[in-house]
Amino acid sequence: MQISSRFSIGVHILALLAIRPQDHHTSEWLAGSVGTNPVVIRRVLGLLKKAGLANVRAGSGGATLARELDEITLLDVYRAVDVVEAGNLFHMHEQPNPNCPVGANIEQVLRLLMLKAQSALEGVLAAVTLRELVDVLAMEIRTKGAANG
Amino acid sequence: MQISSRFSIGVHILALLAIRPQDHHTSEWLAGSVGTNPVVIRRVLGLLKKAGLANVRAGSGGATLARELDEITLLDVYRAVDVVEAGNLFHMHEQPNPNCPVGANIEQVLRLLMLKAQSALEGVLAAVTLRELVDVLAMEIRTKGAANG
DNA sequence: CAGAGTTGTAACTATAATGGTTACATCGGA
DNA sequence: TCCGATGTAACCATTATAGTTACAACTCTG
Repeated sequence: MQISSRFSIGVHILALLAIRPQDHHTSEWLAGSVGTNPVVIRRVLGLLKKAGLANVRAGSGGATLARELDEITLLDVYRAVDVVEAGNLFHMHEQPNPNCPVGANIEQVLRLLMLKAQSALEGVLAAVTLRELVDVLAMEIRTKGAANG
Repeated sequence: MQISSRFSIGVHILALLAIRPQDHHTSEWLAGSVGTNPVVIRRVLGLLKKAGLANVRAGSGGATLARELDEITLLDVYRAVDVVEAGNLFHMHEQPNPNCPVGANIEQVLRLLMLKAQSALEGVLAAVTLRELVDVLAMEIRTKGAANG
């Protein structure tokens, strides 16, 4: 089991939009950097748009950020790309026997713990803004460099 | 996407073994409380056994805890049931373009963050022992009660 | 206004994981 | 020896993922 790559793709896309705001970012172009198919990009971009994180121009093409860099956290992206149904990272088995003392009571106890674990994960994502990510990326790029793409 | 119910099933099983240590816990019996098929129980129990958390007697049947209640955390169970390949809760897209400055550098930055998020989740699970869980369960049972099963 | 380039989306595919189920060889104890 | 249990293989239906082709609709430009 793994959290879908839509998340990392979404972050990658937004980082591209942030780092070169002037460019004409078509799905074709973005697909080139992400290393996938343009349709996959359009799907993720559609989700980012629906969540109010990106603007996409139909027809002429090209995507831009819809919010300030400071106002996008990785949790926003995580939520946007529909990678986990809200509150349900863990799958609880569904028919514990209500006639068994453990079966009857374990569900609520476990659910609370699962929620706590999930919140801890989301807290880490919420603590990182796109600006911070892009700043780190920009520094990496400055030190190591890389050809254009 | 969801983390497999093998985790909640595993916890449920161990809680049953803990709460009524004297009983003869066959896969049939456990399946009754969990609300699933005996084979599903045997599969999870096999994983718990492999991880050194439970003993299972072949032939005569019956499972018991292999460790003290204090020495089993929910993280142990989580790891045992193979619900997530170690260190890979998030699926990173696989071919970022090395010729693009973002594609070339985003992987390591994102991987670090994913690892942090995952560790936060696991930290919550690691902080709860089976004893604590069973204590809470026992209290629930005492207050609310429930028929046998 | 016509055409080129792009988005949005449907449809199909291959692949994989999950959870349930049947079946059966093997084991252990009475 | 026989009964009941485990360990596993095999199969199935369901679901999600990610890639791909195809195409209608849109927007800018010449």
